[in-house]
Amino acid sequence: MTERVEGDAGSGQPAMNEAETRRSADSSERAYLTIRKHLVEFTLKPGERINEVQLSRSLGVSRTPIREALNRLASEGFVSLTPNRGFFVRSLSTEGLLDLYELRSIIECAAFKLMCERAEDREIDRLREYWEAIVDGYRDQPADIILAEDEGFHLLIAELSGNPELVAQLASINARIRFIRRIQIEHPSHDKAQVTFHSGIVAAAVKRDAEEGMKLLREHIEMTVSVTQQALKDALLKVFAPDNAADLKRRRKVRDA
Amino acid sequence: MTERVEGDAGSGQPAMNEAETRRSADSSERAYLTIRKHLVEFTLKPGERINEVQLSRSLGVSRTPIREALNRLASEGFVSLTPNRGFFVRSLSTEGLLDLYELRSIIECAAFKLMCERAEDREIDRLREYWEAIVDGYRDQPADIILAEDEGFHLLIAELSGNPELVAQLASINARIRFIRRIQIEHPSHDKAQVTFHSGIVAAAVKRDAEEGMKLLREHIEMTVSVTQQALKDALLKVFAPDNAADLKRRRKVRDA
DNA sequence: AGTCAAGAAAGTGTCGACACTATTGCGTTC
DNA sequence: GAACGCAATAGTGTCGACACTTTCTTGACT
Repeated sequence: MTERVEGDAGSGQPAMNEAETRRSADSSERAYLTIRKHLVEFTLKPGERINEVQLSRSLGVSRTPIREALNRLASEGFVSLTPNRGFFVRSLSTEGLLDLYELRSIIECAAFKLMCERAEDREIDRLREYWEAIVDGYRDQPADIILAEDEGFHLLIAELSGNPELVAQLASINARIRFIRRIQIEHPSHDKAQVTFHSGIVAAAVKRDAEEGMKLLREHIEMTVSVTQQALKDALLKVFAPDNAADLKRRRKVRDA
Repeated sequence: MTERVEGDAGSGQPAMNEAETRRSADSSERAYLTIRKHLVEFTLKPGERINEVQLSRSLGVSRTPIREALNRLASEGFVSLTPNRGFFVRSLSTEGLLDLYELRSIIECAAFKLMCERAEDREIDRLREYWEAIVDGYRDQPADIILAEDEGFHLLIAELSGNPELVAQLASINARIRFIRRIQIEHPSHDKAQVTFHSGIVAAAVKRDAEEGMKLLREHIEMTVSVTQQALKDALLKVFAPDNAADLKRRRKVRDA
């Protein structure tokens, strides 16, 4: 996917359409990805009303694909829709985030248990191999890579549970908390124990010790949460610069309409 | 994800799902409800390609709201979208159904446990009262009412867990299996032990006995699954009348594109 | 000065049209 | 007679337009 990141979330020049020739790939899909990116990077700020016309101009497409993308994002919980007033960026409040992490913990623990009960030995091997392939230099990668590798690890567990619904759920949750996880990884307090943790999970999987694995997962996620909360506060503070704190307050009334 | 037990079934429902987007009765919303109805009633058959023009004519609206509805249904797993080919009715295969029930079991057990840990005494009372209010004549109601009351009961547990994400998840799962649950309730083998089961759950909740409650839930759902599988087979047989069995086979290739 | 109303402006919800892609049906070739 | 292409048809993806709703602006009235 081509990454026109240009954060010019505002007004200004409508994107000129030199490429009026061919509409190769789904505009909807591109719109979806771009908007989601804006959301997770806070270019579109929590509580903010989303202006379809503005967005469509800045992406160089009509409002139709924009709306399709926004509807999708609404189903996934990124934005909310109030009739005749439009889409709003849903702010992941601190509690909201906690709830999501709790759900994630539930899904992951269940997946791990099912994997222990059902997976073939050679499938467990795949998990071990996956981890062994990335463990070297794991912590030296850029944040995005670490994140992707970590998500892949956990998704693989979900896959090995044999239940595609669990995979889908986890993927959806991941998409919603990815932004904060990235912030967290870059945050000075980033957990140095990741490697130990993953190795522990693999060991538990090999032993098929569901209890041990679930305990590790729960502890790990719990710890992540507490670390993350501070990171989130810092990030929000940065997004809503101090001088428009009043503005933030006003917006709060609107959020989650 | 926007969930509503439509028909509001007269049962003074607990406010469900506060974290969710509310939509008015615009044509998008009506289209969404109507199409979903077609889906759960097999008027639109599993594997079938959905013709937007035809649908828009039959609903008397343009394709735009139809597409919005279909996109939503795609996010919720009812239909799938293949670029440039359109939307297809996703067939809930027998295994697919099993996976969904498994997910439901996971969510419900987790919700029950959290409720035991966190809910106020008076909230547990709400659960007891809810059940006491409907227990008389529970089994004499029409299938739709039983279904709505049962869903309300379980959603209330999710609510009392204090985690809105769990409520949303459960609501979404309910929507997807509602059709089969209705069939199952009407099926001759319909479980007579429902009343005992619900009473048991309430008792466990009052005692805050998470283990007991989870055991009941798991057993109950497991039993439901086995009963349901036969009901599903019967239903599918009825939908795809014997004479176009070949047709069914052909469609299978397309399903879950 | 402050409040309220009417009109202007901005923005959403839906429509019909059109371009492009997939599918179907038909005639041609081997 | 079957495989192959080619034209015709059907269907999706996107667009620009317009009606209706919400929000902002302005100016009269108390």
